[in-house]
Amino acid sequence: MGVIFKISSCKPTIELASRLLGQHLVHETKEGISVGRIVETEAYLSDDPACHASRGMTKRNQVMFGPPGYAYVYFVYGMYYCFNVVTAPEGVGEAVLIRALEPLEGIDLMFKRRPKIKRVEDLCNGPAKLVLAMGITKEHNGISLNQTPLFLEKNHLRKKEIVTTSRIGISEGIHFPYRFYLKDNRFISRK
DNA sequence: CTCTGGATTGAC
DNA sequence: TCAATCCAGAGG
Repeated sequence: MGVIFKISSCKPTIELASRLLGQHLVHETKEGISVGRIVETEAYLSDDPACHASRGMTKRNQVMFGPPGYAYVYFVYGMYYCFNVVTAPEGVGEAVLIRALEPLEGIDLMFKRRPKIKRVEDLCNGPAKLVLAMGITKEHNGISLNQTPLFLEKNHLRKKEIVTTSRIGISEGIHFPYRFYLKDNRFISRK
């Protein structure tokens, strides 16, 4: 097993969003291990209207206000969940949404968790898709990402360029350049 | 309590 | 282009 990628360094959320690119997300379950390389992220800042935490702490977003390095998993559109990494110091509600992964290990298990999917490219190329493929559930909301069973593993990013654009699927703060992805990577979400 | 819309996805 | 599906958050 590799070195854990810890978020405790307290770097700005924007910087962490790009630094998370290339890191591996690992989930160990009784069914087996699943690993995906992070290829697309989005930053959500405390003063940003699109951020769940921008209007203060609520029952749903409270883990965003906790210490960095924890998982914020929320329910959306009546049927999906999205996975975030809490990035700011305690008291500041910020996080990075993981939008896409390149499947690396446990690919058979990912297909098993997503029976209708035919192509590897479609397994984790969207925030709700990777949650399903990795076996992440609402029970993971609030857990530490610095330890098993769900954690980030350090990995060197190759020469691939990081592309910065505006975020997807929001109605406010649409112009902010808070979306990051690996150029030419075939596992990123639409657009 | 009621109402509205959502950090999405996949079918048509 | 749009339905599925249901809860969080805002307002009364």
